[in-house]
Amino acid sequence: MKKSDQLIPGQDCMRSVCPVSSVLDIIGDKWTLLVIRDLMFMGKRLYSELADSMEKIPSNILADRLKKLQAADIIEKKPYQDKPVRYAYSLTKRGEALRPTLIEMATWGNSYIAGTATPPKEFMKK
Amino acid sequence: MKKSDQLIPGQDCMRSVCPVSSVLDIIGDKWTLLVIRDLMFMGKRLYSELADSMEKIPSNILADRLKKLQAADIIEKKPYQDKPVRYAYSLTKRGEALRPTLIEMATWGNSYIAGTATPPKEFMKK
DNA sequence: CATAGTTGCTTTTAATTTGAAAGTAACTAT
DNA sequence: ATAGTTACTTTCAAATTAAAAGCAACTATG
Repeated sequence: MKKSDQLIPGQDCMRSVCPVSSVLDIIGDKWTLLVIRDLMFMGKRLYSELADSMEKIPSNILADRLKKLQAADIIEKKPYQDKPVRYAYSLTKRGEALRPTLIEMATWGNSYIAGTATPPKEFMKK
Repeated sequence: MKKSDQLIPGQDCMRSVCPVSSVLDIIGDKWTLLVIRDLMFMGKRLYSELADSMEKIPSNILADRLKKLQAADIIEKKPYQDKPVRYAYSLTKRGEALRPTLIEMATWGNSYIAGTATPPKEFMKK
C-alpha cells in the first residue's frame, strides 16, 4: 500500500486515531454503505438508479452522501455523454477496497438475522 | 450455523431483506461499533470504562446503545458482585462474531486514512 | 456520624440531522 | 406547445444527538 493512496482527513474531523472510528467518521450511518453496496454489487451508476433503492433513500440524503463520498475519494462522478451532459457514478480503488468489509457484514447478517436474503455466491467472493 | 442463533427482528424495523441494510439497522451509526470495539479489543467491561473512550461518547448515548445492543443479543450484562451489585458487560457469541467485520474495517482504515494508528498484530487475527 | 466521592445511569434542553414533499433547471419527446 | 425525465435543491417538521446537570445507591474518610 502506497502512502499516497491515503486520504488526509481535514482538521478536527477525526474523532480519534483509531482506524475503526476513522472509518465510521466516513461510513458510519444508516445510508452511506447502501449507496456503496448499490455501486459495488447492484450495477447501478446513475443518480436515478441509486435513488430507487430497496430501502427508499430520500433524495436529499442521497445527494448529500454522494458529495461526501466524492470528498472522501470513495466514489467518482464522470460525464459519459454530451447533450445533455450525463454523469455516471463509480467506485474508486479506495471504494472498491471496501468490498471485504461489506462481504463480512453480509455474512454476519445472513448468519444472525432471520429473514435476510442470501446474496448470489459470486457476490461473496473476495 | 443454527437457525436458532438468528435474531428475529421486530415488525417493520427492517428496511429491507438485504443483509447489509439489516446489519446497518443494528450497528449503522457513529457510536455502536465503538462500544463493541471497546468490549472486543480494549478489555473493557464496566459502564465507567466504556464511558471514558478515546472518542468521548456522551453518557446518554452510551446508555442507549448498551440497551439496544442487549436487545439485539450482541452484548449481555451480568452481575459480578453483591453489595453493591455491580454489572459487567460482555459480548455474546453473536457479538464476538462481528470480529471479522471490525478487522476488515480497521484494515481499510489503516490502508486508506492517513494518521490512523496500527493496532497490535494479535488484534488483527481472525 | 457527617461529608465527599464513585458508579451507573436518567433527565433536560439546545443543536444537529433526517425525512417527506415540493420545487427547479436543463433538456427530450410528442 | 405541452408533458416528461434527470439530477438534483429547498423547505420545514420530526427525530436524533450532545452537553450538562441531576440522582440513587453505596463506599470511603475524618
